[in-house]
Amino acid sequence: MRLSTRSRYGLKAIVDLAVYYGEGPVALPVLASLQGISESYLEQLLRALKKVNVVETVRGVQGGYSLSRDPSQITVQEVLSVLEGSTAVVDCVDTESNGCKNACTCSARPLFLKLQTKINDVLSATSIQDLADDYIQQKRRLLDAKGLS
Amino acid sequence: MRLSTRSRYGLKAIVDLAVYYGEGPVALPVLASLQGISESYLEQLLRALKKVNVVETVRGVQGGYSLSRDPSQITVQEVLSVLEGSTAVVDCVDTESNGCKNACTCSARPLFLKLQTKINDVLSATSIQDLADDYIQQKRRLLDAKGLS
DNA sequence: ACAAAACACGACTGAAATAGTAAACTATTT
DNA sequence: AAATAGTTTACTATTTCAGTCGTGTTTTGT
Repeated sequence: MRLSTRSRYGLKAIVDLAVYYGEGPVALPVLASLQGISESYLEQLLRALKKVNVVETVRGVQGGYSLSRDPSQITVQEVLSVLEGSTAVVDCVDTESNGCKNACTCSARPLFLKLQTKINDVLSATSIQDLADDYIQQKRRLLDAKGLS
Repeated sequence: MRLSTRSRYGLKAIVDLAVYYGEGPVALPVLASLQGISESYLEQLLRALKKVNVVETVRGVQGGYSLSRDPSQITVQEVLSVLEGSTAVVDCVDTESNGCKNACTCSARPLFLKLQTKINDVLSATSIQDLADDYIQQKRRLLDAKGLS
């Protein structure tokens, strides 16, 4: 049930990009240092997200990564599916794949279906914009608190 | 996000035990053959579930495994926590452990918290009895359908 | 008493996934 | 041309997963 670090780093990088959305590309070293991970590793994750058109890149000086679409048009579901391979808790409820032949006699399937539905609800109802908004607000609160003390 | 086979086999074995609840212990070879897995492997899973008092055992001839409590008093959450180690999607929202020091500045945390809440809702609201009931009903439907044809 | 049934425990293994690095590219701008 | 920055492939170490094996110990039927 655990989410890989791939997913965590990748998702957070996408939120970082959302914060700078509209201000031109952000260079890999900048993104990597925001999270304290190696450039090579993060690059690997962003590459996967580029393939499915979540991010786009500009090469050369002043180049970098940026979101391909408005952050409100990118769901967490989309990002995690790519990084995680699939967001299914068990293969037999994976809408992408072909299910399981014992499906109709599996005593746990009803549970898995319900669980998967709830998970997909959250993941597809949450956009990158949502996360970025929360994030910006939270940082503001922290700054305010510091200003008052 | 994937559930281990440990969890799937273990959970299904517990549902099997629920079906026989009140009729004395069920021997390991019987349980193992119900799912087509090795006795050694299933024994390992049941051992973990015995430690936390989900199943109890009787040794010797005519011995076997049975649920320690009424199936309505055992939640899926309880079973999966043991088999999976934890049902947390990320360490930082694991109620058992001590969280993450970057919690207040993590852009993905609000999402993880919401997701975890929904997952725990499902897992702790579902009892083994619920699964067993569905399972028995489903088998009945299959038999009826056969009878009519 | 003793053999058979049945659970108990720990060690072990092979394969796969995860996490991450390194190096040698190619493209773009100045 | 030089510097910047993304691209690609290959590689490796570690951990997790799935599963087996062997050797116990307990109980019961005869």
